[in-house]
Amino acid sequence: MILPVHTIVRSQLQHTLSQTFGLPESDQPPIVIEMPPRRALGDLAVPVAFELARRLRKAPRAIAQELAAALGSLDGIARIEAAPNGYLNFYLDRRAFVMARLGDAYRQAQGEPVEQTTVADKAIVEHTAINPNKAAHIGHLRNSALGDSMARLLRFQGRPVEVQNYIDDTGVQVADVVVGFSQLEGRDLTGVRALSDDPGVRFDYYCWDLYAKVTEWYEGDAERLKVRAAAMHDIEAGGNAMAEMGAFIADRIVRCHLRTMARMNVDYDLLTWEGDILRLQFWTKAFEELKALGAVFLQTEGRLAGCWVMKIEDGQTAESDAPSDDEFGHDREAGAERGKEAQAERGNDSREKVIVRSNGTVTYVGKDIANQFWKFGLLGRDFHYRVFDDRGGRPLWATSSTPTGDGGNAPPFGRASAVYNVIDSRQAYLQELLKQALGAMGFAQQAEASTHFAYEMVALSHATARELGYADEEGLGKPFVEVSGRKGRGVKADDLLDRLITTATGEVMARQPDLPPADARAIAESIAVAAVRYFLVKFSRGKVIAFDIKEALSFEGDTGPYLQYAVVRANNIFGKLRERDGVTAESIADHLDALSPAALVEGEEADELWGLVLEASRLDEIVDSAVRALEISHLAKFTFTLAQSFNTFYHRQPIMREEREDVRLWRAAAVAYCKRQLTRSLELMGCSVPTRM
RNA sequence: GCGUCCGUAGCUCAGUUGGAUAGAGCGUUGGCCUCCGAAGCCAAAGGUCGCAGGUUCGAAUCCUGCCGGACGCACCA
Repeated sequence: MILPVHTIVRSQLQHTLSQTFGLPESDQPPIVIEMPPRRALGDLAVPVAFELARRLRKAPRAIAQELAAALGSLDGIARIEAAPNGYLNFYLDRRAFVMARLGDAYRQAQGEPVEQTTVADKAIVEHTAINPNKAAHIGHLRNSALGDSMARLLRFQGRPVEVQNYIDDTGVQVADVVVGFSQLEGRDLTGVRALSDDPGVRFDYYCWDLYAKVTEWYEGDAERLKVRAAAMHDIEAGGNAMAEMGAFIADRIVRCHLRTMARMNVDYDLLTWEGDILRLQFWTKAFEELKALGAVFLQTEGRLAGCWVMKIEDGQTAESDAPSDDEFGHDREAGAERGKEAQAERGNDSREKVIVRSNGTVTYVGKDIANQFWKFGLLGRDFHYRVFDDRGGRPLWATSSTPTGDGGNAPPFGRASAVYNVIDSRQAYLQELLKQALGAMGFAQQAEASTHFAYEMVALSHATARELGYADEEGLGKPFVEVSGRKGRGVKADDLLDRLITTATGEVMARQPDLPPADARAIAESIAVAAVRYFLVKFSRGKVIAFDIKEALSFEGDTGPYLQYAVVRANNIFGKLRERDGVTAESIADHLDALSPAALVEGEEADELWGLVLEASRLDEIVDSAVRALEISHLAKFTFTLAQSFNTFYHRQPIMREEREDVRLWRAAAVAYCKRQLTRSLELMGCSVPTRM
């Protein structure tokens, strides 16, 4: 891990700037620490001299030289050099660095905590939230892969995390399937139950098709939409056959989703059911307070007469209000001025969002506001809780409208200090309203801590759409074909996983003919999951993924299996090393104590070896960057690049047949650390490492 | 019309809060398995970073305008 070194360098620089240069910390530019392009230039680089050149009326080079001299000797730093162009370059004490990292690895292997970075504040990550009326598809997987990784990254940083999955069991989509069963198929609850209990039927797949049929049925005659409205009304009211059927379908489909997600190594702490929010009247409570504060008011005229509405503040309020730490910024004033002008222009047509309809029912936004308030512990009410699934002794909790026998054992849910809602970017506008509602209620801090983790949708490439038999008449001009649950157009998550597993099993058996089929299958599952999950997080979140089956089925190049393969190779080295020399990855540090560090510090091979260790150490820095930017792709890219570096090293610097013991052991040490960091990175992306491939 | 996001190699994409010579994967071409596993490695070819201005010692990155594309702006969720 590299961040502790950053901390030392940064604080020493700040100290020196204030002591030697007379610049108080509040007056210093932010100290950026980067990585030089070539190892010969050092291990860490700081371009601060450029920033100071004008202020101090000196050449960057001269400033860098003075800084280098004034810094003196730093813990863990071998030497500091001022580059001719003005960079301040730091060379680490390689031996000390490696020994410390390996010590960490060893302690962690023993199950001891390495760093105590625990922050008390809990973060809630809400993701998945698939309508419980049909099978999960590839688009849903992107949400879950991103959300699950985000939770893992936060935990990596030492933050307590609660993962919630919001279940919209009272929405129009469940109602549609209820209509399908009752109107198109003439089934009652008993009939639906029989269907879902039939082992020959995949219930979520069945509903997938039924949902598409209902959509067609509506299109046949607009009058039929009244049937849907009636079903929705019944479901919200409760205590009738439609509501019972809806509840049954939602329960069964959620269990299907959980099974699918479990295959992907995606897990939750709590299922939040929208029906419970309604029945426990969370909204009523939030509504009272919003009314009292005037944040929501009754519109008496115009087309929205009779509705309770909230004013929409246009523009990017969240961003422009954020305090900038850019002391050297040039455009902040100008930017604020422009923002004001723009807002004045828009002032006239300020819009209103309906929160409570004129018929008295609450919109989705209203329910979501109440839920968001609850997440922060601001509602003054709580759910009851029930155990939804035993999961072999690790209970999965769900909300409940009524007290249950298990309720007393439930952990304290909600009351978080930060909330990440993983929802596709089409809902950015609604998510902005949530922040506004919090702000309007005087909870500025919580508004600031409400994060919309927005990502773009997954579409299908033309080739894949054709392969699946979808006529792409409407997508001809576009670069991709949109998926549509309504039309039943998309790639089901389980189908995709099954195909990947089949392909991977073939690959494994071709390479490992002696492997029992069950083992080959288990390995193939690990490979398949890595392939999908890596594919879904390697793109930055703002980019539409044009999903292509052929590309996703590929196991070569920038793919999950490539990463796994690198670790498998590294593990193989240690398998042989242990057998022949009794050296293990965990005990490698003990073998190094008495050795000369020449193989680590002298010559080109040493530079390459050291470069691998240094690169591997950046995992914590990358995780920070990923969390800050909400970009799991940063971690994906880091892992891939590290795997590439490892593969290069693997080919260039053999270990088993290296005869010089010190060289062999230092190389092994680099591999031990590298494979540990790769394994950790893969874990953060929800991927495991197979024993063989 | 307004707002948000996107535009980088033939294709798909990175580019870490403005920094040292713009990088990967796929595809193409050519090499490497008596040598820790070739799901790998090495090499070659491939670029007006959408366009035009501006700020800066320095811009793919920040600002303005334009062009092209996606999405959003419901008494749907």
